[in-house]
Amino acid sequence: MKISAQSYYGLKAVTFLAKESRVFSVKEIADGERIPYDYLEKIMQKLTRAGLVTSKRGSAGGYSLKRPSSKITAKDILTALDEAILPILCVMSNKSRSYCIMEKTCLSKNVWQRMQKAINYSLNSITLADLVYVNPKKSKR
Amino acid sequence: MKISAQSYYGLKAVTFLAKESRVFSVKEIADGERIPYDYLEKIMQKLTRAGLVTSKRGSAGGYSLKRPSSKITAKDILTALDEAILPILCVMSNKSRSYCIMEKTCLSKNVWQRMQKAINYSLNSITLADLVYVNPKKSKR
DNA sequence: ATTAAATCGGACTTAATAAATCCGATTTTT
DNA sequence: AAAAATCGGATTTATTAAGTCCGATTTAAT
Repeated sequence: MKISAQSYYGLKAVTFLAKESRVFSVKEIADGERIPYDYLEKIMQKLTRAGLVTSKRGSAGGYSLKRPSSKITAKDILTALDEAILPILCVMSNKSRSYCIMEKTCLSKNVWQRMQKAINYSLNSITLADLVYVNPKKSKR
Repeated sequence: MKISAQSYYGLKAVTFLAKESRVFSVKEIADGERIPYDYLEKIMQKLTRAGLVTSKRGSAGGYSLKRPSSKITAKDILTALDEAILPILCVMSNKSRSYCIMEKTCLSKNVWQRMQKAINYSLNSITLADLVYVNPKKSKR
């Protein structure tokens, strides 16, 4: 199993935005979070299309969160970028890839389903606000 | 995110073994679960080295579970095959890949950690016995 | 008006690695 | 001795993610 760089970068970018509610250019984010500029550009566009951030074009343009950080979950970000959190043939809704013939009798499928549920539950419960307004005992920087 | 074919096949193979406690050849498993023979051979060897199945060489040889199916978890299988359930740089114990410089201040790291926990908890709670002796009424969810 | 600084979209290239295959050696049963 | 297995290492192939590039468009500031 593996988390894509897109999710990894994307979540970083979006928490960066969540720290201050203003417009940030891709350059600012890329520098701040050390993400390859061109790649991040693509990621931000994806997030825009998914309705999670808004873009402002032209000079002095950039990106900002579309909703308050408390209304955006980690799950929102990851599904926007990776489209399937757990792309296992028999669990996926999108059956684009080779379809499992044994689906009906497959015992191990239960594992993927339960795992899927656990992941969804976990990710749905984390908002960007949770990440940014972190427990102050830990650090105040 | 993605589950490797190895985990996918491996779990299938091992649930296959769990259904009957005798020795199965790779050929039997491969045919039964429709897994590429040569590839499955490798997977079984990995599981053997991990101490989850035992192999018997020579004619009439094959593989069987090393422990009772109630003592082997889905987590056991997946970690044996994929070595890291969630290979995210900042969460991985093995820092072989490019190391995250911002580890200390990284906010999004919390997501990966929580997710990791949720996955581990889920997978640890599923034994092969659970999968094989499935509740006939399917009321247990 | 012109220029500079952005996003946008699509095409392309590169790199990584998973997936699959192949082969010869060894072990064990019949 | 032959047949049926596992074993282990090397190799090949395929997939796709990751990253790059370029030209078009939009917008703000000078």
